[in-house]
Amino acid sequence: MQSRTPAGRTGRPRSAAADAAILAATRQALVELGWSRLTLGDVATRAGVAKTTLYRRWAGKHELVVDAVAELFDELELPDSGSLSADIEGVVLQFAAILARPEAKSGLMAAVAESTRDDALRERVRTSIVERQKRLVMEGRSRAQSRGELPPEPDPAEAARTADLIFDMVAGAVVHRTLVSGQPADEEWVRSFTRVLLQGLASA
Amino acid sequence: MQSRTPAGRTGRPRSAAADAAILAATRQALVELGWSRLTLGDVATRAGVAKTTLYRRWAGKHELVVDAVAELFDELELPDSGSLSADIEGVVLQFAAILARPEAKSGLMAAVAESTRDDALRERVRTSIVERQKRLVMEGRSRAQSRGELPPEPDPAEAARTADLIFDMVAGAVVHRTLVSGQPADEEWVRSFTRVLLQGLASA
Amino acid sequence: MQSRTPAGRTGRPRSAAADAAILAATRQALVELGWSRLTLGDVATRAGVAKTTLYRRWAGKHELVVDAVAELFDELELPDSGSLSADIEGVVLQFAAILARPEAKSGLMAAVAESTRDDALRERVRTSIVERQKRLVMEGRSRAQSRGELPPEPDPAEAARTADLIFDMVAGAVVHRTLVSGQPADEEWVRSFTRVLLQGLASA
Amino acid sequence: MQSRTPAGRTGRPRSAAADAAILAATRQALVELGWSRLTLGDVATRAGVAKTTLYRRWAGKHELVVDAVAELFDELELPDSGSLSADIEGVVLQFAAILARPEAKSGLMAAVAESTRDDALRERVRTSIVERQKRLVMEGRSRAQSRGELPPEPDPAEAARTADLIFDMVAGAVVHRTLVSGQPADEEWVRSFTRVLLQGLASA
DNA sequence: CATTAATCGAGACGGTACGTCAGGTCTTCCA
DNA sequence: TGGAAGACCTGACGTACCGTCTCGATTAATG
Repeated sequence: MQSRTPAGRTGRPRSAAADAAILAATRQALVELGWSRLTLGDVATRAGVAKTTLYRRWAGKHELVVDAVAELFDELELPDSGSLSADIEGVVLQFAAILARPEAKSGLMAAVAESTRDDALRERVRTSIVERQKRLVMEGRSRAQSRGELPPEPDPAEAARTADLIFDMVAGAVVHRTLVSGQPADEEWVRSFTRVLLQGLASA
Repeated sequence: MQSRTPAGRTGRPRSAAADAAILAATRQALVELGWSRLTLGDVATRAGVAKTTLYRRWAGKHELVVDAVAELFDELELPDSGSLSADIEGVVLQFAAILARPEAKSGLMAAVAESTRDDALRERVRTSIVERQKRLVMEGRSRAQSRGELPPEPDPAEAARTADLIFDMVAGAVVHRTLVSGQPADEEWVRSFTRVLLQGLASA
Repeated sequence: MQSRTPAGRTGRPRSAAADAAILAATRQALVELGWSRLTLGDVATRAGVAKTTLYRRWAGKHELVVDAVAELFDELELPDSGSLSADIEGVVLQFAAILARPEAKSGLMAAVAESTRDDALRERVRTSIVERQKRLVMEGRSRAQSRGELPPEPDPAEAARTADLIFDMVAGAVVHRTLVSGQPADEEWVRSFTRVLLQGLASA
Repeated sequence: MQSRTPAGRTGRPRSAAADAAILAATRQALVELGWSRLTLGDVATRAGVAKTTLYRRWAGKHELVVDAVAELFDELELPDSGSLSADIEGVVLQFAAILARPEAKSGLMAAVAESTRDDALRERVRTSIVERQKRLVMEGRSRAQSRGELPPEPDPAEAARTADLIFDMVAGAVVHRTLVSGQPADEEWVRSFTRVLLQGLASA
């Protein structure tokens, strides 16, 4: 997001409704067209807004799509199911459900692809999506620790590194399963994945 | 790849050298420009080839890039280091090294993004890259089983499912670490990752 | 010509300067390259205009060239030299001078060639060039009639037919002499032509 | 093309047949497509000939079309109708009939257009078509002179100039009427034209 | 309540790349 | 050894989308 009348206070203020309409139109266009066929002119038309209005708020296609997709992940919630493995299975299933939606799939990967060349975009992806959802790992781990399922972390730096690792393993596995292997991350798969994650390969 | 004079035997045959030149030029352009700024006209020029020659062999940018990138992964080899964890660390480091190369990064993710909408492209990604490298998992597991580090698989279907799971976990984690989190998959990270993969989260 | 914001009054209006620049660039390109080597991309570049601007106003090469060439003929004027034969000689010489210019020659014939297959184009040629210059025949005849050099026309329909015939004979002869026979329509030729036209073959 | 020549020994047994087939295919393509949409590849296909064969015999599209069209005019004949005006009317009607055929129209004018920039092509048009048909003027005039309808020419140079003038006037008028004005050169028009040509404008 | 200044929809603009097509040239194999 | 088949390079085509720029017309907040 990047509206809010910048500094000066005079003049007509930006329409708040336009932001929402544009993001919704972007998601709709992602569903119907996918990333590569989505055009900003079309998004503007769908949102009932002029292209100018769109460009006044977002720098380009990638930024807009990241914002439109990021909102989808905010509905993720860590269920309190009483055990670590059930917690993980629950959140992974939610994550998989979001990734299965067409408006998330292609937009997200395209943004990641472009972010390999565009530092500002990578930062935007990180702060809008990755860091924001890392909360789930932190919370799940602290619950598991208070339940005694996981040992406490003595070193905070080490704790952060481990959280990053877990996030990369969880998110990476689901994304790869869904988008690259093209298989559904269904309950059976999620159970197998969680078992390996918690108990290691030897358990498989 | 898709050259080789298809069926008829008449007429001038397709230049074998052109294929190689085009794929090399594609990788070079990926390094210099990244996916989004790469144009087929520019690739053709770099390869010393007419645009029409390029279009005669590949249907579009995505197909071309998948083929150009797929070749990179063929250099992966499973080291025989004597232990499963060392084998995994070795191959993951190799995989990370390839993914760190600019010609692999953005091209691969862009193809994955597009493949969410294009079944033929997803199939191409799967057969050219995913299935082809799954050999590493199969071979590593069978070695570990003969060493007694992993139990034998009684059910072949289950064995295949597990191989898929492992591949998704390994490839997914490295890709996510490298491209989404934007952090290097260095030796330290690979050691931590391998430990969790083999022994589970509780060991972390 | 076909600019002027059509009906709606919103949006940025079309640049009036662009029209003039494009037509001038077209004539310049005709001089330097001739019809067959003239490209719309080159014309756009010369005019300092994007190709899309050009295509927004003209449907294609033929239409553009007809408009560019038509302007040349607007400078034709019927001299009032006191006698019908002198009037004819004067205007035919002017016509020949225009046709001798390289920007008129090849463009005009190419448009005529294409117009044999394209009714809209033929209509454009007729209204932009032929009908517009037929005024010279009408005016010249009426002057000659008031001088008593030609009998008055009793029937208006017959008068129109005769005007058409005269125009075809004059324009056709000059065009054929200049472009097909490849000889200059100089003063001597114009005198001979005018004598035959006025007095018939027997006088030659 | 499938000519006999059993034990192909000498030069080019198919050559003659190929020439005719190519020219016929060219005319057929002109009828169906017109000049601008006619392609040499298509002509070769229609003629059952390889593009190579075609280019071995003609330098390009213009040359080929000139030759294909020139043949059409060879069927022109000067009728011996007993009077100059009837002779003229007869041959002009024949000429108009040829020009009305679609394979003549656009091909001829396109060649003329290009010949304004290409001296070799102009020469080819002149020798293949213009000079070849000028025979009709010479013969018609000499007949009229022997009938006493036209005075004899004392000066041969002047005679040649006059023949050129007449040819330009006749051919030019018919071409202009047919192609530019887009009106048929029918019997009525031909009568009017012939009267003006023979007796001058004042007679109209 | 008038002024002011930034907003809005609309759409033309300069660019750049697209994917296609035709013109001619060349290579290969066959008869 | 000529010819068909067809790949090749070149260069223009007409289109699409990008992101910018004018327009005239709205809107609040300010004065």
